[in-house]
Amino acid sequence: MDRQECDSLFQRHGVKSTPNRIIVAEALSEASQPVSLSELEEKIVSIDKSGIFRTLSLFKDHHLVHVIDDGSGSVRYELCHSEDGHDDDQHIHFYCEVCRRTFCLSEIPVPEISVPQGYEVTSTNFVLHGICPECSRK
Amino acid sequence: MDRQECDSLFQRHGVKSTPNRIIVAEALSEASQPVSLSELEEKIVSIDKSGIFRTLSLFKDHHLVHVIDDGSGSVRYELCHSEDGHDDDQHIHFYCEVCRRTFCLSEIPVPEISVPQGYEVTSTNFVLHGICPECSRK
DNA sequence: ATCTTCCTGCAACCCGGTTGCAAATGCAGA
DNA sequence: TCTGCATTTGCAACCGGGTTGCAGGAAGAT
Repeated sequence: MDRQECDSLFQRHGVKSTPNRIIVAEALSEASQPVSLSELEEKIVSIDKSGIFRTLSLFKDHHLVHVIDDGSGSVRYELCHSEDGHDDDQHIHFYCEVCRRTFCLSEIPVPEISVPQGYEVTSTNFVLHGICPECSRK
Repeated sequence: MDRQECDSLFQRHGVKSTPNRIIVAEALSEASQPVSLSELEEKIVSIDKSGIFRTLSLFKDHHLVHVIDDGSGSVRYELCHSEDGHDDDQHIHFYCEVCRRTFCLSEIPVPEISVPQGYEVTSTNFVLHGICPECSRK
C-alpha cells in the first residue's frame, strides 16, 4: 500500500491523514497475519506504544481495522477488506497453540447463526484453536 | 450440587477433593453464566485469588471446566456438562456490550467447520457480540 | 502572528493473570 | 503415634498488555 492508497483509505473512512497513521496502516497492510499491539511496537520503533494504541483505537472506531481476540492474551488487529464502512468481511481465524500465530481462514465465512429472539448481534469472534499445518508436519 | 456430587465429579475427572476445590466447584455450578476469576474472587472471600486461579487451572487441565474468552478482557469459566473427559458440549456464547454479561446460548451448537487441509482443530471459541434482550428492551 | 484544536511522546498507572516461597495440611510407612 | 515427604494453600510480589494524564509540538483558522 503506497502513500496515495493510504490517504484514499483514510478519506473513505473519515480519518485525517497523519505521518504516524500512515506508518501504522502500512505496517498493518504488510502483515500477512493479524498483528498484536506488541508486534507492532517491535516493528514500528519510531512511534511510542501509546501512539500506536491510539491509532489502532481510532482505526477501530472508523471501521478501518477489525479486532480479533484469539485467546492468546493479546488482541490482534487486521485491516478491513470491505470498502464500505462496515465489517462485512468477517471470517474465521485459527490460532496455533504451538507457534502461537493466528491465521485468517479467509475462504471460510462465519456461518450465519439464528440467535434466540431478542438478541441483537453486532459482531462475531470465531476462533479455532489447534495446530497449524506447518507445526503438525514436524 | 451437594458435597457428594462434587466428590463424584472430582473422581470422574481424576481430581483429588479438597475443601477449596469443593467451594470453587459449587460456586461455578451456582453461577447461571460463565464467571470470571474476579467474579469468583468477590464471591469466594475465603480463598485467595491465587488459590482460585490454581484451582481453575487444575479444573481446566482435567476438563472439568472450559474456558471462554468473550473479549471482555477477562477469561470466563464454565463447568463442563459432558460427563466424559472431553469438551463436546461446546456451544456459542453471547457477550452483551451494554451490561457486559456473557450468556450461554446452550441451544445452539458450534457449527462444524471444514478447515483447510493440514489444520488440526482442538477447540473452538465462538462469541457473538451485541445487545442482550434485557438491555435492548430499554 | 495568535489562537485553537488536534496529534504525539513520555511516564505513570491499572488490572487480570501468574509465580516463588514458606507455612500448613494430608498421607504413608515405620 | 511419630517421622518424613508430597501436596495444598495464602501471601506478596511480579509481569505484561492495555490505558490514561499531561505537557509539548504541529497544523489549521482568523
